[in-house]
Amino acid sequence: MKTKKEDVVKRLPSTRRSLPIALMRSREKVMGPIRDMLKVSGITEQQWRVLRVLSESGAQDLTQISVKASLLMPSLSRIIRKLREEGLIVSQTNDEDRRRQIVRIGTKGQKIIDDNLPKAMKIAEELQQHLGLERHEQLLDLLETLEK
Amino acid sequence: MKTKKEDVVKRLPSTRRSLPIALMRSREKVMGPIRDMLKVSGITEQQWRVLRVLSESGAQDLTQISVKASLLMPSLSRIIRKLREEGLIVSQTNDEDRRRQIVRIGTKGQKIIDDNLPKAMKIAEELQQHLGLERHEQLLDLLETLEK
DNA sequence: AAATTTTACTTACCATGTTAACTAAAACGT
DNA sequence: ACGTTTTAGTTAACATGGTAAGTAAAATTT
Repeated sequence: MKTKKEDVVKRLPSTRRSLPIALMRSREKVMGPIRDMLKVSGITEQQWRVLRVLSESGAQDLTQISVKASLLMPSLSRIIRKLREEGLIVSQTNDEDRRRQIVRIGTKGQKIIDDNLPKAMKIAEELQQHLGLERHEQLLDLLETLEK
Repeated sequence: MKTKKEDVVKRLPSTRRSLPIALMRSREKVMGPIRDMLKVSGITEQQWRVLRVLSESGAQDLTQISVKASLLMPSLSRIIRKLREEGLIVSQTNDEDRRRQIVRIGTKGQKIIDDNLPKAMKIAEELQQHLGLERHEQLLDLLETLEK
């Protein structure tokens, strides 16, 4: 017998009550429908986030995008290259600071936003209804607490 | 002027109140200390999860591990190969069903668990205290609701 | 102004996430 | 038994996550 009951004083929470794992599983569940939606347009969840940031906040540099879209610079750097190759965005180096690359969304990229925004909103609403408005807010508040 | 106030009827939640993004950010925050801990032992968060499952639930096949560790089979397949190469686990094909591969943790793998378990527990406890027991439970409950 | 430090990326490397296709063995149907 | 379907796992291909190192330009120091 490897572990006697008397020996077991403390344990890590079982995976079902482990916060890191719970967060991961929840995120997968929540992202499922969104990924399905985006698959039709041939872009990934992260590329969608970048396009959304550009569409909502206008032209900006990579550092600003990385903060708003929660992407690390190395990932973002690749994503931007890909989106530019696909013709969804346009970028130009800033004249005042030639290290900076100012990116803006292109017509083709905006079309993807326009095509998917209604469905994305519907998915977000359904999720909110599934939880109920109150619990939805509560959940967001609790998650915000974790950030600090 | 691109968007007039009158035109804006509905919007996607801002990233700060977007559940998918909030879940992602929270997870990053929560995993930070755990990743730091594991870096010393030279294993990843996912490898740690696999070792934990094997340590807690004993020898089992890949399908069982994938459920408990929340890993997709292709990822798990690679992870198992790596762990076997590193000598942290041992595996043998099942005699009754030769498709199945039964994996168990090795001495070296168990040592990593033993070395890190106290610190992992401490991290989990601190996280729980940061939120407060009640809110911690509440958060887990809300996340569980999302699963269904 | 020249040297140093900081900033804004970029590249490289390795591991995982995700979907799809593939293999081999077991289970099923007739 | 034989063909079909299902199951368990692997492999492939592409994208991202994450850490570290590299590069070029701007800001600071001396």
